Amino acid sequence: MSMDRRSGCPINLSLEVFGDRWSLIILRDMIFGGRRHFRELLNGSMEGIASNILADRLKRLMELGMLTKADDPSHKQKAIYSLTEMAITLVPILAHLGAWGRVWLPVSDELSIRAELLEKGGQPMWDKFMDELRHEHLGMPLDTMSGPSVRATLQAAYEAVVASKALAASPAA
Amino acid sequence: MSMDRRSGCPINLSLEVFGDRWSLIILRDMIFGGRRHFRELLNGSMEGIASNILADRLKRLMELGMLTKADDPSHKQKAIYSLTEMAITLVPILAHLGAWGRVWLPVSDELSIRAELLEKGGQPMWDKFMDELRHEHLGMPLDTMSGPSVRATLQAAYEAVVASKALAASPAA
DNA sequence: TGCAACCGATTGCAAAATGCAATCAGTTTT
DNA sequence: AAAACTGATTGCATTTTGCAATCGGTTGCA
Repeated sequence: MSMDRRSGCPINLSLEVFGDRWSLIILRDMIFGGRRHFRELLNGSMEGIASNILADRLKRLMELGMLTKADDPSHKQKAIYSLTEMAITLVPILAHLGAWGRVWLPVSDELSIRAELLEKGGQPMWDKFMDELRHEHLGMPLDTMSGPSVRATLQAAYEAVVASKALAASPAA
Repeated sequence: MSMDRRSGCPINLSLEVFGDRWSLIILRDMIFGGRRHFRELLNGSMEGIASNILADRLKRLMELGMLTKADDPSHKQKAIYSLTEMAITLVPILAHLGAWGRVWLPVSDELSIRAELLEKGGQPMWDKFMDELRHEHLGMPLDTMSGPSVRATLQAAYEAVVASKALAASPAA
């Protein structure tokens, strides 16, 4: 995880930021899962990241300017991690990545519904989502509070799929 | 580089395909550099990939369905690697990735001009490029042959920047 | 016919990254 | 006072990476 400045190519440099197995997973959980604390990221990740790897990647993402860390006023040893503008502008890339994966890879229904909605919503939905993230993480004012947040919308859709699958599995209930 | 099926999340699965330092570099060189042979990829990569890593990644990308390999009729031991549709549809992602890198990372002028043009060209340019790649790699007919190829356009722009930089460095010439 | 250059790899080896479990000191809750 | 939780750190075995040398076969040229 050293890998510094192999070339000035934009794609290569981007790869040097999140060309590993975990960095983008952490950012995904912060962006779509709303996680802000170490333990939330550690226990919340579906893929089961190890605590030493998580600590290393958080440190690295901070050094790269993708995250900042602040004390949680409510708990003397709790740290709150925030996304920077640099990380927030990854939303369109994550949307495209999700859309591509949905087409070509063996995604599960309940986990791909978010990607599907995000793809259908297109740039307007991404803009709204980024605006909400700027509010949450950077303290910027919310331009227009129109309806439920994008994250809540995605989460509701996810839970609806989970519920319908549970129903299909035990129709008697 | 084993990493199988940590979760059915589209972003995670995408990461399992090219969440490493080299896979996307190889695809970049095939897509934008037009490289089709082992040696071209080995010597052409600016980042200096090692031959064992290249062999491993080519094999892996084939297993994943991103590449195919065929004999070169002109040379009994030459292999021609081709992109599959799955790989060709990465073009919009690479375009977004390049655009993001250009904004946030210390890219070099000559290497970011391609990303800039690709960003400005938008979806129409990406569609044209993908059409050309389907022609090159999958033998599909070219819909409309309108002007120079996207790759040639990008390459010309790159060379123009290199030339102007050389001129600026030695104005007397 | 000889021979150098080139073809897609493979091998051996050291260094680095990863994954896992146990543990840490301090804080909060019970 | 005890238990649970906070963000980590440590030690250690395994895996992956990066590098250099090399492989057997093919081709082009003298």
